[in-house]
Amino acid sequence: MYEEKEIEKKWQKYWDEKESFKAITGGDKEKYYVLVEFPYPSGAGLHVGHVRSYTALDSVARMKRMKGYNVLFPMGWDAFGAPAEQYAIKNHIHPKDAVKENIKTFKNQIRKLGISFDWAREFATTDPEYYKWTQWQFLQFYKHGMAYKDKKNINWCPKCKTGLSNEDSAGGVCERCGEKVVQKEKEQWLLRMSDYAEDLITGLKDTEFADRVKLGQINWIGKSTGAEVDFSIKETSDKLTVYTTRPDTIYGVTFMVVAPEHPIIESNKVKIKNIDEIEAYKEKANSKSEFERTELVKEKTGVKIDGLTAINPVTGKEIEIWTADYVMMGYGTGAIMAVPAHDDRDFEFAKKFGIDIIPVISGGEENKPYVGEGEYINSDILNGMTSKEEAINKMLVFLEEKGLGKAKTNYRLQDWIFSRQRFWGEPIPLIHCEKCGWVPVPDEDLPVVLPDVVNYEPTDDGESPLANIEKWVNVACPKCGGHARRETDTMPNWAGSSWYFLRYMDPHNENEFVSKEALDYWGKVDWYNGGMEHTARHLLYARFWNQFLFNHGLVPNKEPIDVRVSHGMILGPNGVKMSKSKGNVINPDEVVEEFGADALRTYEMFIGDYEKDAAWSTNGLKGCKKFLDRIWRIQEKLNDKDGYTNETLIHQTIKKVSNDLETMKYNTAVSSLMILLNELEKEESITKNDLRTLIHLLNPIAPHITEEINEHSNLGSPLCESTWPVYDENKTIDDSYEMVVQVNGKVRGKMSMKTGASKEEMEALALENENVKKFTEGKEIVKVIAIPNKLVNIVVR
RNA sequence: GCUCGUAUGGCGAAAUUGGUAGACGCGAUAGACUCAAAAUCUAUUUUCCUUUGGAAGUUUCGGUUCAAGUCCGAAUACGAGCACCA
Repeated sequence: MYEEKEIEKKWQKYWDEKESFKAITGGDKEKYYVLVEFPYPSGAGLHVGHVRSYTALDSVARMKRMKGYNVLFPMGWDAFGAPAEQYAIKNHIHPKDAVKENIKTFKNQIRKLGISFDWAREFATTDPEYYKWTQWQFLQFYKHGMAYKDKKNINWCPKCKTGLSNEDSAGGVCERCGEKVVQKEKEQWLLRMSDYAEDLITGLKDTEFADRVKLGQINWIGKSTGAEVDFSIKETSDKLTVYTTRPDTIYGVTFMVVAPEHPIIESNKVKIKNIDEIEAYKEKANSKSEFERTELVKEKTGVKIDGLTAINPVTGKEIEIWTADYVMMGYGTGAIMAVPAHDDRDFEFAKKFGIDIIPVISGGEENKPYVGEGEYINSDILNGMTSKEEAINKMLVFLEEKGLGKAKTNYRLQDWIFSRQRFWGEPIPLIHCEKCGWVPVPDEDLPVVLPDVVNYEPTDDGESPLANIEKWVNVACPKCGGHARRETDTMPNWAGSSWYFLRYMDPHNENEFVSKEALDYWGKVDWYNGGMEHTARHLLYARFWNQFLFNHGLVPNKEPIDVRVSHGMILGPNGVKMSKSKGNVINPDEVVEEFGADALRTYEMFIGDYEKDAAWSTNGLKGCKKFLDRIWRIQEKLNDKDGYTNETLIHQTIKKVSNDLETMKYNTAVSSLMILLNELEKEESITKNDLRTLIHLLNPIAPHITEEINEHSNLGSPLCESTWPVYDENKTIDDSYEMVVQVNGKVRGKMSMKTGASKEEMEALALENENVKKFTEGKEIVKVIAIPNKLVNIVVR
């Protein structure tokens, strides 16, 4: 038998020394860019889930190389982020040292799996040589007016004194300390991502993303079409503009609601009689977490604004204005016209506060808002209409003619909050000068490197810990030379991962973020794999970033990625997500140690549908190990004959495996190889060609053992240096087949038939079948349907 | 609430896209080898009818079709994403 640890080490060394997987920019070969999301190198080490996607893409990369493509299959590290920072705070070591350690562990683990990454292109987002260009690109955003600073409500943990992302404050509590998260207004850098909302939708046409991925993107962008309508206010000249998708229900408006932060409150302070009450309400709303404000609180709250009255622009009727936290400042205009008869939330609010409910579309029931279609009533110019679409259009025309409103498209997608008050991120390369305002750090001074310090905790007022490092913060203004201070916010974790796939094309370039030559040669990522959890945000950020670069002539393609797929999770043996606390974590190192990397790889490919979650099964793994052992043993059956023992099956298998690897059907690729092995085992002896083809087809999935068998049995040049087997379509067809005979759709007989027989021949043979006769005797044959090379169905009455 | 998926043996799953349901693997049962065990090999393994053979069967109900796991309509369950988005 074989010793898997030895042969794995041996072939990993061989590939290293021969630089078998090195990608060279340029040349005659067709390029193919395979990318798997780079990991965050956590202290926990590699997960068996990583093994699944890395092996899947590795098998594609390996096959493509053997098919003659110039394959780029790189790997790197997404190493900025909170966990490394927390670790550093606790242990008083520099996060860069913690990251270095973790990368080392991860890399060792991946290398032991035999994934064919081109390690010459490796980098981490935390390398100053890399984040220099992240900063440079941020400055491109800034210089093109795409970055701006603004006050924003952010999730705030009063205990940790830091801003938190939505992910870090899930459930309304701080992920780290469990403290209740509140809203706090803070100055933040933002990128004008909402300007790209429409382009990010239309751009999807130029991609081959999986449907579920495209849908995820579209939902996240959240396009809605409607209208903005101006309501005048009786007591002032201010107008209250609302956004609505249902201008056709305007006759049913019985009150208005503005967000607690709406500027109309501030600007009419003196006219509002209950201003104290309203400000108290705003205070209370702000102290609620986003979570409480949206998910927990079912009960509507609000305060009537005493002293302001709106006028319905179509009816001239006076209506009350309320403020309530169910209206968000961040969406639309921060104000709504409430139509309680036809909107759930407005209905609930009106019920609670005893406001009139006027139905304008018939068909509803008592005590229930009606959202369906029906005949318009109480609606003056719309009365009698029955089509929602037509009514909306008519009202839009009416509003536009009178100058009361206009059609408007809104997007849920907002500008990208690009600041973090954290140490472990790319410093935002801007300097604030008292005289010149914000001044970009000159290109020649990039990167702005993170200083070496001992304390990584945020300051009391929530500024980044960088703000405390006076030596670093105080600089001369690059413009006037006067006193100036560095921006102390850092970039979010998503920054570095928004363009890393470009850097892989030319990772060591010191003069540009990527050379034009490399960009033109490698073009788009042909196949990008990542977790479903990243399909909304990371993918959208990366596409936005790239579209911006494209619009300013910095990259050749508007869309950076062609195919995007995502793998399912590997769950614990008990069918739930692996976690330390549940004690169901499978450590890939231990599996490799006991069964070998090839068995682990083969098993994870065989486990099931690649896009679906799958539970770990050690017995399933053992089955795959057994399969590899049987292949090793079949070497004993080799004879000296030429050709194939079962040529048809060989060609069928080449076809099946080639197609399956191109379409992510890894499980059936493995099973077809198991079928081939089962058949070969039945033979007295097999040829070298038989075995060579079997291991060649298995090589992308189990690269070590197949190379070893190839060498051990002298089957030819190393597989990684050989050309992928080709099949002949004609040779995949058997001479004969088992023809199925049905009577009234039920199988009544099976008979051998020569391939390509005519319908007449099939029918004739079918009617001769003894068992079939039993079911046709004494009955009228109505129809006979013959499907060539398949079956005959006899319809009787 | 909205959007989108998924539902097939004891288990993980296949099914040429409308044409033999359950390939392949796990598990199980029986047997061979062995003093014994492990490993390995052989056979059986959707259910029921003790039978060459037949009946039922892909969550449920209905439909289209010579033919439905696959297409259409409805229901149920589970999963994912978004969510007071006006």
